[in-house]
Order: sequence, then structure tokens, then C-alpha cells
Amino acid sequence: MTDTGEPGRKARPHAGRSRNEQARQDVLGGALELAAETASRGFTMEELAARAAVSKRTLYRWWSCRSEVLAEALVERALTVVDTPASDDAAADLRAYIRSVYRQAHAPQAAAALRLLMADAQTSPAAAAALRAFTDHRRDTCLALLSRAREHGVVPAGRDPGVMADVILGTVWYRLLTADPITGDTVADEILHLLSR
Amino acid sequence: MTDTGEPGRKARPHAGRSRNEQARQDVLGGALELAAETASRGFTMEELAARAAVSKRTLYRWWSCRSEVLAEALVERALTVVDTPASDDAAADLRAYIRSVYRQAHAPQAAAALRLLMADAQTSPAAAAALRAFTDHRRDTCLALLSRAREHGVVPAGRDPGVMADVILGTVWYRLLTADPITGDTVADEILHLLSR
Amino acid sequence: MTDTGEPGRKARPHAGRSRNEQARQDVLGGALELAAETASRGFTMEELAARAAVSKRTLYRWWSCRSEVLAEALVERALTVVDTPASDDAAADLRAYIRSVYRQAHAPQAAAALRLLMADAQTSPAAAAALRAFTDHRRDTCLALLSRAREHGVVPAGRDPGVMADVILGTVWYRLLTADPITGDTVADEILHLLSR
Amino acid sequence: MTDTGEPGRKARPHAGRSRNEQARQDVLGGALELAAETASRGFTMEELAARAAVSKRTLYRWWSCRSEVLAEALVERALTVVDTPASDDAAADLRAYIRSVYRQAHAPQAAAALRLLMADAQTSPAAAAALRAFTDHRRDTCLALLSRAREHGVVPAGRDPGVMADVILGTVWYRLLTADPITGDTVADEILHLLSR
DNA sequence: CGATAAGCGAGACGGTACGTCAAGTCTTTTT
DNA sequence: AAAAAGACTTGACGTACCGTCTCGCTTATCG
Repeated sequence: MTDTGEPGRKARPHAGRSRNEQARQDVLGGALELAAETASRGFTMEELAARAAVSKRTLYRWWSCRSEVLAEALVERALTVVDTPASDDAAADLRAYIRSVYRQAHAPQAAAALRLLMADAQTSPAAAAALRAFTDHRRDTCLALLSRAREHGVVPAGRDPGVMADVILGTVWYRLLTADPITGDTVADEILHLLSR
Repeated sequence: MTDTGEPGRKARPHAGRSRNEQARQDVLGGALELAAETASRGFTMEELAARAAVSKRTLYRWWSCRSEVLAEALVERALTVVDTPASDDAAADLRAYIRSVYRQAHAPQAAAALRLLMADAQTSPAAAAALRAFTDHRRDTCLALLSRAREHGVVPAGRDPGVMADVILGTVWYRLLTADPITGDTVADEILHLLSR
Repeated sequence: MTDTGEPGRKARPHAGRSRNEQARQDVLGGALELAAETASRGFTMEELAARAAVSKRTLYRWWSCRSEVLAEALVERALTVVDTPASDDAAADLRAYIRSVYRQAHAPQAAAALRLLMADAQTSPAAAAALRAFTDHRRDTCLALLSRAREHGVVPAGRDPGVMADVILGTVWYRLLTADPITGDTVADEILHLLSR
Repeated sequence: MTDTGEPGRKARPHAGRSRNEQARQDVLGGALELAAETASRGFTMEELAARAAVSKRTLYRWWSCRSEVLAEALVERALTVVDTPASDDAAADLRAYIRSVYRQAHAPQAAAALRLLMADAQTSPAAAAALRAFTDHRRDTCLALLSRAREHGVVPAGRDPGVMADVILGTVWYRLLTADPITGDTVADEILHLLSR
């Protein structure tokens, strides 16, 4: 192959076949779809391979376990992206954040994926690590918003911010895992009320 | 036939060999021990059968799945019993309850069993039902205490009691499932602070 | 223990409830029925207990295995009794005997029971012993008839009587075990022809 | 490859890992060994898997039941191949064939395998089919030899060839199944004598 | 007649093997 | 090198039947 007109020069001249991006997308999308479709029983790696029309070998070449696929899918599809606004109104920012977190627990695919991730985390250190990446990141965002909120007197200064973050995130996880439907923004606002002053 | 009170009725109060209570206890105890010992990976029904020196057939005769064993073990061993005091001091009662719930999340066997139960509940309707029995019961107790606390002005009247209960229980579940250690009564007291007034 | 001076004394010739003859008949009859009904797969002791409305305990109290039940059933129901005539005509006697043996292989219950017996005999010494009781007895009868037939010049004198008996019995067993239907007395007569002179 | 006549055809003659021939041989050999070693009780698929150092999954992937393994082993190892000579002497050919059949019933592995096959055939349609493949093939060979023998006046013309074949094969099966030892070629020759003229 | 002892149904029990399933690895061929 | 296809080991699954063992009758015989 002469490859005459390729301006973007590839540094490695000897690097074999390149990764199939389509297959990657099929796997990530398939994982989310399967998670939602098989919500009551979970899905297997074999099902995922079949759904994505990908060999098991390819699956395991790029991801070590189901949780890793789920984690990457959630990131890739921006399903766990929550608003982290930074307006002048610290109270409104915190409210928007909490609402965003609670709304996400509604989205079928994200909800199903998160539930599987949490389930796997209980019996697999690898899954626990994958889950931890989420929770830590989200907790940091929450703490930052709480910090600003405290500076502006939105939340009381004497309370432990870590506990407040756990209250915000723990309550939504609990509802998610026990399959309680959360309708509207009412619960999110109620939580904020409890933490305010 | 004399048997005046029950004409034509065959009493037959017993039939066949009676259930082996020792085996039952061995299974329930073994499940809790194994849950704690294999916390990072979970245990199988075969492991449990071997540990309890019981045949798989006997295991499945009485329990349909791991979750059912765990649920019964938690009840049998009173590991989920929390204080539900009813003194004159509604605030003290609520505090004692919350502390009790959080302390329980410390006990290695109860904690491990609850984590497995929650994990199974995500992929098995049967496990979800077994888990629900706990959460519903505990939530009811919590709501009753919150109700009294509200009457005595310990917690604000305007807030949704359901959300408050979810905050109390959700936060401890979240810490339990993400394997964060909770030391002392500080978190419990902090939660109560947030809900008070 | 006092019983000092009673060597070889039978303390109690009989005590306790006597055996239930009805149950015994139900088992023997049920075994033959089941053998015929489940000819293509065989039946289990549990099926037999259910069919005879008898407990497994009772089954195993009187018979050690399926083959023993079958053997007793065949004897009890006289299903393996073949004509052993002793008329003046040695040739007619032998013919009648062979026809009787071949006809028996037609009777559904006897045929099914014999096939199971032979199958069990291949993997169980106990069953092999039970089967041997039949084959030996039948072979003896056959040899006696052959001996008289030889004396009367019906069959040649130079041939080994043991082999002739095996030819007569082996051929019918072979047809039975390979599920080939044997219709009428033709095969029996053909066998006799081959052995005659 | 030019592949001129098949436009647009996906050749794809092979894909994926090829079957492990060593494992196959280990299974077939192990089956025969086990059959001979455990002649009095039979062997299980689990024993065979262990003996052949092969997983149960692989066993069941290629063979549906024990009988299928045995049948293939007998064919593969040529243990059921009998001489089918076609010399000028039709009598000698028939004699050689019968002797060959009877000698085979001596070989410990073949004998044990055939006994298990016959036993399974009584309680499993699949095994019956596997057995039938043997018996039919062998019967055809026998009938062909008998036909030639009849043409040359070795056996009488008036007799049913099917019955003669059953006599030859049935007698050896009967001796095999009732575990009677057959020594030397005497029985084979005796059978031939009975059928001759 | 009451004690003794065996028979009996029901069914729990420890075992062994069953045949299946998913996990994760490895090999072959094609791209 | 990556990929699809698929064979492979491992180990757990949940079930079936085995043969044994209570359990609480019932029923016959004998002291």
C-alpha cells in the first residue's frame, strides 16, 4: 500500500490493523440496551457479544468484565454527565445539580447500568473500582457545590460536608436500587430543603 | 367412628421424618460466616452446602436461592433487629434508632449479608422480594419514629416523612455498598442534626 | 444381658405386624405394568413406589433393587413358565418348548421385564445373579429336552448340547433385546429345523 | 484459487479453532479402558471426563451420551471389524467370519463396550439407534456370506437366511451378556456345523 | 389385656451424577 | 495486529434418583 495522500502521519509505521471503532460503539450501545432490556435479570458477556455481533475474544480484549463495559458506556454516552453550573446563585446551582442527579436515575439505560454496576461491585473488586470512579467524581462535584453553598449561607456551616454529600447521593442510590420510582423534581427539592439553612 | 368433633376428618398432624433443625441452623450460620469471609467475591450454594455439611438437595428443598437463605439468616439471628425505643423523649428515641441502624452496618456478618442481598436484588426478582421485606419493615419503623418526633417538634412539620426516612436509610445503605467504613455514632448524629428543627 | 444359657435359641419366632400381601402384589403388578409402559426408558424405584402406592421404605425392605422386584414378579405371575411337556413324542415336546419360549418373548410385560433385567445385569452383580436364576433354570429344562430328543434321533448325536441350548435361547434373547418383533411360531420352527437330524 | 463460477459467494471453508484430535482420542480410548475396568458396574460420563482429562462440556459437545462414545470408539478402534473374506472356498469364508465374531467377544474392551451398549439400548432410544448401526451392518455381512455359502451348497437352501444370521449372532451375544466365557473356536465351529448341509 | 415388635406411609436426608450454562482463554483463519 | 468463529477448561447451576433414616401410626402376636 502506497498511501500517497495521508497528511496526518502515523508515528508507528508497523502497527497492524487498527481497532474497529464500529465494534466498540456496538458493544457500548448494546450494553446499555441490554441492561435496560434485561433489567430484572442482568445480561451476560455472551449475550452482549451476540447483540453487538462481536466475538467474545474482542470483548475481553478491550474490557476485562461487564462492569468495565458499563462504566465506559456510561462515560461515552454522557449518561452520567450532570449539570455542574457555576452561576452567581449558589443555591440555584446546588438545586440544579441535585435535580440533575435525580433525573438521571430516571433514564432507563443509565439506571439499569448503574444498578448492574452496583450489584457487581459487591462481589468483584474490579467492578468496585469501576464504580468508585463514578462515585468519587460525583462526590467531588457535589462537595465543591456544597462548599460554595456554605460560603453563601445556603447550607449551615456547622454540618459535615461529607455527610451532606452522602445524604444527597445515598438517597437517590437507595431509591434506584430498591426500584422505587422517583417522579419529578420533588424529591430532589425536598432533599435540598432538608439540607438548607 | 367416635371422634365426635371432626366427623370424617383424618387428623394426621404429622407425616414423615421431621425437619432437621440442626441442619437448618448450620445453613443459616454458615451463610453468615461465608458472607463475611468471602465478602469480596460472594459465595455459591455449593460452598454453603459444603460448609454446612448439608446436601444441595436439602438446601434447595428449603430455600430457593442464596438470597432466601440470607434473608432468613438475618431474621433468625436477629441481626437486623434495631432498637425501636418508645420513651418519653421522642428525640432520644429517634437518635437511638438511627444509631442502631448505623451500628448494624458495622457488624461484619450482617453487613456482608445485606450487601449480597442488595446485589442479588438487582438481578433476581426473588431476591428483590426478599430484600423488600427488610426495607419495608425498617422504613415503617422509621416513619413511626419520625411521626412522633414531628409531633414533639423534633423534626420540622413541613417536610415529607417519606423522604426523611429515605435519607436516613439511604445514606447508611450507600456507605455500606460503597464499602466506606462508618466509625462511631458521628454520622448517625450528623444525619439527625440535618433533619432536626 | 441375662440370656446366659440359651445357645442358638430363637427367642421370638414371630412378633409384630405381619407383611401386607396387598402391597406386595401391588408392587409386583406395578413393576410389570411400568416395565411395559416405560419400555423405551425404564422405570425408577420411585416411580414404582408411587405406582404401587407404597413407600420407598417398604420397597427397599423387601427388595434390594429393581431387578429383584422384576425377577420376583416374573416368577409370581408365572410369566416365565414355559411348557415342558413329556409326551411320547420327543420331537413334539422340543417343538412345544421352543414355541413356548418364543411366544413368551411376545408378551409385552414379560418381554419388557426381561429386557430390563438383562440391562441391569450388565452393570450390577445383584441383577446378574437374579437373571442367572432364570437362564440357568431354563437352560436346564432345554438340555433335558434336547437329551431326550437326541436319544430318539430327533437331533444329531455328535453336536454339543450346550451349544444347541445356547442357540435356542440366545436367538430369542437377541431378537428380544434388539426389539425385533417375532411373529408366529415360524422362527421357533425354523430353529428346530436347523437343529434337527 | 480462481473461483470462477461462484460470483459473490463467501467461501469461508473454516473459521475458529479446530477440534482437538488428541482429546477425541483420549475420550475414545478412555471409554474402552473404563468399560473394561468397570465391567461390573459401568462407568459414568464424569468418570470418563476425568479419565480422559477432558471437560464435561467438551464431552457433551461431541457426544450426546455414553452409548455414542462407545459406538464411535468401537468403530474408531476397529474393534468390531471382523474378517469378511472372499476366497474361493465359501465354507472357509463363513467359518472365518463366525470365528472372527466369536473371537471379538473375547477381547476385554470390545466385550465390555458391547455389553454396555446393549444395556443402554434397553432404556434409551439413542443408544438403541447406536447399537442398531452395528447389528445391522454385521447382519448384512453375515447374510452375504450365507448367501454365497448357500449357492455353494454349504448350507441348506430351504432355510431362512435371516434366522440363520440371528442364530450366529444371537448365540454369541447371549454368551457375552450372560458373561459365559467362550474359549477357542469350538463354539464357532459348532454353530457352523449346526447350520451346515 | 397390655406390652412388645414389626410393618407401614410419609418424607427428610447425604450422596452421586446428570446435562446445561456462562466465564474467560486459546487457536485458526481471514482481513 | 485485529477480528470472527468457535473449541476449550473450569466450576456452579438446579434436578433426579439413589438408598437410608426417622417419625408417628397401625396391627399382630405373646406374656
